[in-house]
Amino acid sequence: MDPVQPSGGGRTSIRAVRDAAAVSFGPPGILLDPRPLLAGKGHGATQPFILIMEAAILWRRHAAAPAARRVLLDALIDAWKCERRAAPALSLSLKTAAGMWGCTWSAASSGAERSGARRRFSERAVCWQETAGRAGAGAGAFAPLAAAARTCRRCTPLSAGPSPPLLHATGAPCQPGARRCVGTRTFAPRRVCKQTSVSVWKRRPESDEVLEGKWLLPARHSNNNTLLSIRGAQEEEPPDPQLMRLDNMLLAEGVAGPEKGGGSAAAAAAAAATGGIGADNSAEHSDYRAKLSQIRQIYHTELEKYEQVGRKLKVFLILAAAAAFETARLTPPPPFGAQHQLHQSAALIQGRSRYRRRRRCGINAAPGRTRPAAAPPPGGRSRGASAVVPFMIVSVCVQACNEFTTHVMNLLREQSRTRPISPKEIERMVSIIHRKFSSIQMQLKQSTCEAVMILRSRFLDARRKRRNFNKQATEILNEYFYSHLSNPYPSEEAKEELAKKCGITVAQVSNWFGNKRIRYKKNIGKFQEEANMYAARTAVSATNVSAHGSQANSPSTPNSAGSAGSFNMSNSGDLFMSVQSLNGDSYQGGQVGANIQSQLGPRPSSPDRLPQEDVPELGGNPYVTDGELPSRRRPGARPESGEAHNSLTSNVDTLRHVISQTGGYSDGLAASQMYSPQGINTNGGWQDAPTPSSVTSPTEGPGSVHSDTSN
DNA sequence: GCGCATGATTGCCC
DNA sequence: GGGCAATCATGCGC
Repeated sequence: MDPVQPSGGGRTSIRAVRDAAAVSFGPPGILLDPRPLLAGKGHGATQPFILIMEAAILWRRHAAAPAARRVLLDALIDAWKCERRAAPALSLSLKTAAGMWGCTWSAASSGAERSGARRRFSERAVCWQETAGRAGAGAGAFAPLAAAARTCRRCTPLSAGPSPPLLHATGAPCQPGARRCVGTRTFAPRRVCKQTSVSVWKRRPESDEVLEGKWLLPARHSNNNTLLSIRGAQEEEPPDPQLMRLDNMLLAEGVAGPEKGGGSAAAAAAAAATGGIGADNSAEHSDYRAKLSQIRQIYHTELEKYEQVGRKLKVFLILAAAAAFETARLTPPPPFGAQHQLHQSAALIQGRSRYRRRRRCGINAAPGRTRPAAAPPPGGRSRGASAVVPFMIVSVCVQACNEFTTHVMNLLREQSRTRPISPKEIERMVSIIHRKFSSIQMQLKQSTCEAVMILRSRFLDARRKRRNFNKQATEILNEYFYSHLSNPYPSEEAKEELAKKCGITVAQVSNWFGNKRIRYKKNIGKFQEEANMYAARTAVSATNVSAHGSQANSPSTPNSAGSAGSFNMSNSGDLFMSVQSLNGDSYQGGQVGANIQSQLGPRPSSPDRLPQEDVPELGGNPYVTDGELPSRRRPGARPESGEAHNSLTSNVDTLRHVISQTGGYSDGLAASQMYSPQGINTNGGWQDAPTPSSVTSPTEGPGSVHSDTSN
């Protein structure tokens, strides 16, 4: 998970800031990243994170449905637009999501989206940079996310308390109190589910099927209410969307619900989503599974504690209610003091505010009673530094709740001996305790989700898990690179083909070529040997093609079948090198080195950007041109039809003649820049050099197409 | 453990 | 919208 990382020397390193704030917490083996929580002070701070988790699950689920993913992306972008005004860091979350999805944001989107996203992310990066600069390392740098959490959550306010006005994508406020925004599209998950008929929401436990023992939330997730009819706030409140999301996520991740092989399914899904992580990473999978299993175990352990406490309290309350009913028939109304003790208990639960009000009103307080240490802090994790230790704080809260419940039960039991306790009182107490428990339960679920998502993001973090391409893939890429040395800018089609052959993504191909060009240009000497090797290989391949073409007279066999990873050299743009390599007379290492060197240079489109010392020496190379330098050929651009070639060796002519005679490559190899003098200009750029018309291929007509783009 | 290799990321450029 | 240059961060051989 690595959302924003400004690069470049001297710049503020957001990564460093965040890493400085990132600490490992929780049980051994589980890394609980506090960064999402550092975004804010309360539950709301994790809202974007949770929403993104939802999206991540859907994204993975729709791995085989590009259209669904597209819809998801659209909606995410809409969500971003909807919230960006008040949530400058939400884009960070989106990019984080992309990381969770096993792809980069760039790879996830494309075209205008990608461009726009990049631009927006850049803006956000600046925002973050400034924020970090002001706040320094630590939680302050994450303040923008807190704002995001409090704003339009897809027009479904999730944060407790009054929500600020929701904003449409246009920036106009939503309807007051609206739970859905009519001004923007519905948030992705629901849309995707609807449009793809794959509904994650349907998996929500309508009953207690999965979330067994969730008596804590009878009005929300279960019809199995306690014997005492728990009315009041819970029944009046609509289902908590956040809790629903958490449940869905836990189910989808295999944490809640039946055991799914210790998370192996999730791991497999994650691997499938990444595409690049395959069977050779079984060790990582096992590691992932182990940690996921650990999270699952902790989750269920904590949940079991809830259940135990709940069962105890439930049984007790049943008995208390029965006793109260019986006592009410037989005894007179209780003295006020006895009632007050219960009120005090309620005050303990509710932070004593009501109790204090009663004291101010002259109501007797129980003397000498101190606040039980077991009383959980209102607001749970929102208190202090404990917010960064999700599982730990939840565990503590569970224990506290347990003790507190015992305390309340003892108190009720004691009171029931001296006075009748009305069912209403019990009901009220139960309601209070339920609320307390449900908030802690939500914490548990939230923490579990966070732990799982962090685990997943780390597991899927391509950068962390960088693997060198296999040898075959590297050879294929190198083969292409050196065979198109004069213009090593593969077209989109070529990239796709290369990606397919290498088993990598197009983006990786682009990265590879980008890196290769730069590094090659920077250190030509180092690559000479490699260049020579591939040139020789290419030449052999071309010879084979030629021979094969002569025999079969088939132009459709440009691929050298015998060479693993061989590329379609019929379109090779720099075959002249190969030919030279075959020719012991004209091809010498130094000369080729000079050739190579001559073909490299700075970006022609901006020659002034390259320092002079980077300009390679050009002497001694017959292919070097020092003429006017056109701009670097843009990807996919075709060379001028009249592009000529430079001087040739007689061997080249011979070979070319042979190939030409086969008739197989009239618009392929022969028409390609077999003798391409495309070279390095004096500024070091890859470019086409003017070639005397005398050496232009006789078969090369005005419509000839550069081979580089036709692969 | 060190240094180099290398894939990925980022800001900027045109 | 793609590429360059700088940089990061991991892999890997020694």
